[in-house]
Amino acid sequence: MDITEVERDRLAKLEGLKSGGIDPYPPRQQFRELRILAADAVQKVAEWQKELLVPGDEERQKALHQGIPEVVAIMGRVIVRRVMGKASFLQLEDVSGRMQLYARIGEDSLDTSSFERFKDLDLGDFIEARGNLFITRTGEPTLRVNAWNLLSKSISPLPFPKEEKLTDGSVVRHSALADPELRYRQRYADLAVNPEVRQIFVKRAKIVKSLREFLDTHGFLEVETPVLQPIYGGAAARPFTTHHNQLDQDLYLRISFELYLKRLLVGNLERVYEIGRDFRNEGVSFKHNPEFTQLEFYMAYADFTSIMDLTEQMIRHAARQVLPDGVAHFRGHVVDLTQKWQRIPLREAILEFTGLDYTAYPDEETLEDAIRKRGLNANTVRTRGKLIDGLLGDYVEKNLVQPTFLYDYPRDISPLAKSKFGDPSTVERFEGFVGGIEICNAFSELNDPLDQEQRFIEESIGARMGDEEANPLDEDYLRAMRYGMPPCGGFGMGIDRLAMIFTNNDSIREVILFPHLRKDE
RNA sequence: GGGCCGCUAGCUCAACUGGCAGAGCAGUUGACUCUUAAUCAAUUGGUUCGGGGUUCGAGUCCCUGGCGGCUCACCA
Repeated sequence: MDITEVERDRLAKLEGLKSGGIDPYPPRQQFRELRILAADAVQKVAEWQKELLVPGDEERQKALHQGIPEVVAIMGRVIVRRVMGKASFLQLEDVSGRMQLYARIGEDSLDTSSFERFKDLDLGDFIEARGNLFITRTGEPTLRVNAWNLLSKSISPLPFPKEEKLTDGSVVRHSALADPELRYRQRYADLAVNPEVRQIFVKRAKIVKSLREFLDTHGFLEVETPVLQPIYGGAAARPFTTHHNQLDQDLYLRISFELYLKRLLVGNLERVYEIGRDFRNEGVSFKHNPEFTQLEFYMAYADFTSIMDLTEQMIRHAARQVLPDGVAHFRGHVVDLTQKWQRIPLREAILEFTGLDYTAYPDEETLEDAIRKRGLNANTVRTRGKLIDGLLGDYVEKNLVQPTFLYDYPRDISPLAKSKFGDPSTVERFEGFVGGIEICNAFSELNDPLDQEQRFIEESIGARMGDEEANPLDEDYLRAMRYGMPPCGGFGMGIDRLAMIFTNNDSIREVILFPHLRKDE
């Protein structure tokens, strides 16, 4: 591993500390009992300042400058250094926020040797500092340090930005770590120096928590089903393959949870959900990562319309938990997630944005012909359903900014959904769109084992015709269906995409901690 | 996979039609007892992504490889 000059200097400094009897990575903190979070300290100072009535400016100034007598400790990472001759300022960051430290040579602060070591700290070091809180002349809440310890020495320099506060209160960051490749490959450094990146993942965790909370209170049981599957299915996607050595068995990483979760409904678990990772061996893009987080739930005695209602409630719940006012700002749009969702039949949506009514073209050939005649893009893998899906993706999706459900989908791209009564080419299915991207997919689940078998057979014909995404026939799943599955609605949602919308990020990589990148050589 | 753009100091970026590789920040040294992009003075730091070529001379032009970003196709 190459070592930079800075690293060489820091390693030398480390040796110096050790030979001076200081452990640069001590096992314990001395001030643990006194610890308060930076944000709480700031709060404390603000309250104390408010309580301090105004007996006279001079006295008040003196009291402010002296500070709160109570002794507290702050632990965190050094992110700003402003070192002077006999007085110095550092800024410490912990999980809650930031706190300025002030130290000087003097009875109320540090002795000379402790102060010299304080000045010698580097950006990135972790320390604990004990003292009392006060307000500087410039009004900054500050801890006056009267004792401190190194907690962890930083060897490699982190690229901390400089932050400039403008007169209007906004903050300009100079020389921030911005190269996306570096940020993703060294996410730890990205997180360390870019607090707004940490906030994305705090928000993401809140989203997941709120969804879980919603489902738990609605009688759903959280379950875990196999990631390694002998037969994959439940979505139109190519799988990753792997191998079990001892059993000498080829296995697939799951592309969805669907077939296993529905087996559980056969087993009388009426409401189940799973939040976990799916793996799809497809292209990587701003909205696709090879592994992504999915929520699926299945609910007995429900159909796709009840799932629409529930989806609306669930997203509204998440929005209210995570976003102020439940309003998302995404790609310059203002999206109110507390409002009622629009519900439009797929046919009408495509008609509106392309002028083409696909119900007038009952088969693949006539539909493709009609699409080409209008100068629209025709999907390259041609089945009637895929052509329709293509129109949706190319012309409709980006226009669905406010929360919208499209419903009634073609049967041949929905092999696990129940047919619409009296319309064999259509199934009871909907997809949800927010901010111009699809976020969820749901249907009345097909529970007719004979129909299901027929669909699998159609799929396997598709597979033989070269459709690499066609699902293989799952005998065990059919056996489960033959025992009887209650009528139910099922739902799947990409958590990453929801996180994109909630955090106003255009790229899925921004909301995945360690997104997939090409190998680094 | 295709197209376009990019890769220069630890970080953010300059370097004209090919002509001495630079700045700010970080680092180092010194000054400074309330600073906040602290300031002031001095200073270190480079395989210009790798390999090959053209040329008196290449960060710059050509070929080739790597990685990234955007985009198109496929997909959630």
